Amino acid sequence: MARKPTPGARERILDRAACLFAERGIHAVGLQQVIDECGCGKNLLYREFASKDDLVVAYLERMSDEADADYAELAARHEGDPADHLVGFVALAVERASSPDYKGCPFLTATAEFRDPDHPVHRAAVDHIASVRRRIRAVAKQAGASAPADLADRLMLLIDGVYANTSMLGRRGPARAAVQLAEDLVRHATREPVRP
Amino acid sequence: MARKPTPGARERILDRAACLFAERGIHAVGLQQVIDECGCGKNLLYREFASKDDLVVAYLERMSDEADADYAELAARHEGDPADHLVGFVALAVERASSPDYKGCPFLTATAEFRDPDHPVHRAAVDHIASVRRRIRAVAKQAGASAPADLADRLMLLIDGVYANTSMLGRRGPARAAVQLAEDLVRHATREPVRP
DNA sequence: GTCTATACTAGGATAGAC
DNA sequence: GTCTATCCTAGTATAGAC
Repeated sequence: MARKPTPGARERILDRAACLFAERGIHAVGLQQVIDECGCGKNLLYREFASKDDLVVAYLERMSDEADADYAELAARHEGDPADHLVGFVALAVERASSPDYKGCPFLTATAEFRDPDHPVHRAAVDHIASVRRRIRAVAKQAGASAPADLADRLMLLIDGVYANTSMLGRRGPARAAVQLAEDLVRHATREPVRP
Repeated sequence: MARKPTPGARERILDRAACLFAERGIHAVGLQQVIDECGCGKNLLYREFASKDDLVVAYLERMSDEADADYAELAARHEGDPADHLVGFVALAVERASSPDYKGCPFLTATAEFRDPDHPVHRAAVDHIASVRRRIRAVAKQAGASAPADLADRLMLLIDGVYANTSMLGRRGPARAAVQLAEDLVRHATREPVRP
């Protein structure tokens, strides 16, 4: 195992690549652009990432890690209040999609760009979304919902609806109705007010 | 007045292109593939469509027309029953997304592939989605919902959530909960207003 | 005249060699 | 880092069949 020449190289490349992929789309970004913008040599990029697919998968894994960190913080903020926690999942989606530089959910756009379900990029995206579903379902159980799996799936549809629709109609579109709907759904399923 | 050379040429090209775009994604399909698969000359394609962008916009317009035909049929089937009509919008989305050859909502994937809001392809997709929103809103008014615009937006989120999530987790995923949720939302909104 | 088919330009892609 | 190889792209122009 050769020691890494510049320890931060991989992260530096990934930083730039992530920005470009998120902003312009994966297929629209060439590796040459990544190389140009991060000022590294082609050699370095190909030593860290065997192929573009590898780089894209690493990008999605980073996005997944960042999202997981958000979810961990959300869980800490709503500890002991699973009903509010559930609404928080939807509020977080709205918040992300309302960012001025929001260009679509990375996992959603990745599956749109890589449609083959067996492609590693497609699978990386699906894996993350499946993990989010499990996460919400666990909280729905904690909340004592009458049908926790159903409640979780309802919220999941809502979240993906926010991401998808905001890309088209903006944050002033249907997404504005999301948090109120989430509150209604959670209250209805847990039979207790979200906010006393 | 010269009669049209081959009246079906444009449609024949569009047929093949639509299949390819829907199946593999727009950026992943080259015009050479379209030409090869429909057995036409390059000349003919460029006579009917000035550029690839033109072809893609025509593809989205066709998808929009087909969707509108579905909506017209839906309206006819639920004439005089706007509440059922509203649920039907969501059921139609689930039905489309459950098709074995579903590869993502054409409008959603188009905005994912063309992120520039000013690009004609992006705009064609947004135009269609905006028209669907207006359509649902009109029916929500007919149904006498207490807050028709809100109800329409809730259903819209649900529909886009179905399209987006089914691309990732399949028809056995959260999308299975969509129709029941739509029924709950419509029933809740068309009753006497519960909120004080 | 209308079509298919092919040659060609100019550029960008991934990838690898040095 | 630069340079090369190979491939694919959009788009144009030309050749020839019917």
